[in-house]
Parts: sequence; C-alpha cells; structure tokens
Amino acid sequence: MPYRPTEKTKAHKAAQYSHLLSQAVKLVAQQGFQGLTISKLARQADLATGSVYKYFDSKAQLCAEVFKSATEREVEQVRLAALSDTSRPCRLRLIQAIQVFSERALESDRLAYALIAEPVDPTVEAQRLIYRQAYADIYAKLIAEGISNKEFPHQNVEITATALVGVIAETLIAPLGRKMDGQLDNPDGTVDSMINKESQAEILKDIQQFCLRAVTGMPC
Amino acid sequence: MPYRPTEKTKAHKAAQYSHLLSQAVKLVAQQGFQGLTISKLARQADLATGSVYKYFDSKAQLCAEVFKSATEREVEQVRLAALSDTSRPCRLRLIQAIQVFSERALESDRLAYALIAEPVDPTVEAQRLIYRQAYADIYAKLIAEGISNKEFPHQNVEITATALVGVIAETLIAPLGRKMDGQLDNPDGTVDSMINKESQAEILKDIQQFCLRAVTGMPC
DNA sequence: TAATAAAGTGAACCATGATTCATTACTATA
DNA sequence: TATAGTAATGAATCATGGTTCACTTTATTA
Repeated sequence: MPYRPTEKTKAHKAAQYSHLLSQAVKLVAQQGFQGLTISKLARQADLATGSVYKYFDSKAQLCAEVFKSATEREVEQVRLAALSDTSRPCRLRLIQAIQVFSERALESDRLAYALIAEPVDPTVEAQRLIYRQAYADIYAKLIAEGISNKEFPHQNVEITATALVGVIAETLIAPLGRKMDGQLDNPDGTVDSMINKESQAEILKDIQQFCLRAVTGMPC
Repeated sequence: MPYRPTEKTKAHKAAQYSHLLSQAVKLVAQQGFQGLTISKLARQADLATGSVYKYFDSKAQLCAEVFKSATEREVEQVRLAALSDTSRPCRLRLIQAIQVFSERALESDRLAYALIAEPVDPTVEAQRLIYRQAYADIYAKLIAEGISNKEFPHQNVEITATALVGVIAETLIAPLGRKMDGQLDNPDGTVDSMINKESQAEILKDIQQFCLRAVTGMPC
C-alpha cells in the first residue's frame, strides 16, 4: 500500500534536474544572468514555474549551480594546460593556460562575460570569487613550481597568481563589456566579432608577453 | 507680476543638489550602491522622496553622477602621480601611481569596492568601464613615455595599460570582496581591518614589483 | 497683496520577478 | 482498486523599490 521511488522515477528526476540546469546555462550563455528568470527557465524547459522549485530551493541556489556547472569545466581545462605535463617548462605551460582560457572565452563570449564580469547579485558574486580563486590557485601552483625550478625569480606567489587572474579578466573581458553594453539582451548570445581572428591572435600574444615578463622578470 | 529665479534661489538649488550628491556618495561609501535607494537618500538629506526627482531625472542618472563624483578625484590623484613630474623616471612614477591608488582605496575600502567591483546594474557598469578606461589611459601615456625613453622595452601599450588596471583591481579589491560578502550592508562602511598595516605595505610592495617586472621586463 | 513659478510633499502607483500553495495528475505498492 | 507518496500546475501573493502626481508651501515680482 505505500510508495517507494523506483529506479525509473529517480532517473527521471535526475534527468529533469540536468535538463533544467543545462537549459539555465543555455539561457545565461545567451542573455547573461540578467536573462535567467524562473519563468523563462520554466518555459524553456516546458515546465510550470512552480515546478522549478521542486529541483532548486531558490533562485540564488539555481544561480550558484549554474555558475558552478559552467565554470568547473573551464577551470579544469586551464588546470590541465597548466599542471598536467610537469615535464614542460613552466613558462610554456603558463602561455598555454592563458591561451586555453582565452580561446574558450572568446568562442562563447557572452557566457564568459556573464561568468567573469557581468553585474550579478551578491549571492552569485560570492560564487564568482570562489572560481577566481580556483584560477588563482592553479597559477599559484605553477609559479611555485617555476620558482623552485629557478625558471622564475623569487616573488610573492599569491600576489602573482591573483594578479594574473586580474590581467586576463581585464584584458579579455573588459573589452567585451564595452561591446556588450548596447546589446545586453542579445537573444542569440553572440557579440558581433569586434575583433577579427588575426588581431585577436595578436592581442593574445601581447597578453602572454605581459604575463611572461611579469612572472619571469625577463624581456621577451 | 512674474517670477524669475534669483541668485539666492539658484544658489540654494545648487547647494541642495550638492548636498544630495554628497549624501548619496556617503551612502554608497557606507553600504555600496546596493544601499543607495531614493527613499533612503531622501531621508538622509531631509527631503521627501519626490523631491529627489527635482534634482535627478532618474535613479540611473543619480548613480552615474555619484560614480562620476566619487571617481573623478581618484583618477585625478593617480594622474598627478603618474604624469605631472615628467622629470622623474617613468618607473618611479608607476610605483607612485600604484601607491596613491592603493592607499586611497584601502583607506575607504567600502567605497573603493563599490566603485571598482561591487555588482551594480548595467547602467552603472557602463560608467565603471569609462573610469577604468580613464585609468588605463593614464598608464598608457606613462608606458608610451617610458618606451620612447628606452626605460621600458617595446610592448603593446594598450594591453599593458589595461592589464595594469586589471592587476590593481584584482589584487586590491578582490580580497576586499571576499571579506565584504558577509557584511554587504555594514552601515558604518568599514571592513574590520583584514590586514594590518605592515602586511598591507608588504603586499603593496609585491604588487608594485609585479607591475614593474611586467612593464620593464627586468627582475626587481 | 495678487499672480506666477518653482520647490517640496508623500502616499499611491507601477513593474519586475521571486515564491507560495491549493489542487490535480501521476506512480508505486498491497 | 484503494492508498500514499511524489511531481506538476500556474494563478495569486509578496517584496522591493523606482516613479508619478495632485497638492501645499515658498519665493519673486508688479
């Protein structure tokens, strides 16, 4: 006479959850956190607004999950570039990490802007700080390794790492913000390529050189 | 029989305007843009909410003016440090500019956080980009001068300038944000000194060294 | 003092969008 | 099929806070 959730029901619930989450990420990738509302999400996922609350306690929690989901894979890619192949010189891995981050960011620029720079409410901002710290931690490991290698001179590892995050965020994202601000709710999520491929590559090189000079204290 | 605004009335109007603006800045310095609402401002300035609209067209315009007012003097101080005494070597002026910015920011940290990093609505964000650019322009001039001096090696001036803004914002303000997020509406506007004076000075030195290495490509 | 313009008032209004909840529709056991 | 637990619904509710407006007060001139 009672009722127990079965495998099938649990699977369905999990599937619904993932579906909601991925649709939410999609919305953010198109319109930013600005464009993420419970009712839009419900419509997008073919559910009633109230049903969203069966899967997420609150808007804030939803935003946090979206943030987590979208950022974790990015962080992981950068981590791989920076830390996986310990046989390569640290400066090459640093360049590679910056490149990986940049290429991924520029390829889905609206999402990158949302994750790194878009104005959001304080709850989401807290998440953002966590992930900026995650990037900083990666750089910190790399720098520390480079110092013990003698590849890099003595320096304050934490500061260097934080500074690198700042450099990358500002140089890549701030220009996006400038382009973005006319079309904050562009529903297809792309920014009309402000920069062509070549000049993009040029800029990336310049950023990499800045970072290398900063870390190595050597001209390049 | 008609009516003409006289000197006294105009002066009064101007005085009210300044009073409102300065009270608004004060509110932001205490509680951030989050804490700036029309009714709070009216209460603070001993006016009715409606009266605020005799001086500002909209909340957005008010925010813009607040931003402008609070940032312009900061930018000016940095400009003086960076560009006024052209006889000094560029690297010293760079160090000085960073120091001026940092000291002023740390001394009114809630305001600095509000101006540089606090989540705000897109209208205010646009203002922020303008002022970040203003800082970048100062650094760009300084770097360009240093390159033509041969003090600094050849580099992409715009990127370096933007990157410096990113470094300074991230290293000084992001830590504040981390401290801030528990107490976002702290009504007296101070963050309980997370860092004591000495370690603050240490950190400043490390940031300055990072920037110098980045700009000069020399160890230091 | 009468006429006019502006300043000041603050409660009512409005927009946005999160959240709730009474109700209905399934799903799983006995 | 009766029962119980869970999912789904979506209109109603709530909260926040910007904005309006009919009205009062004050200032200025003739």
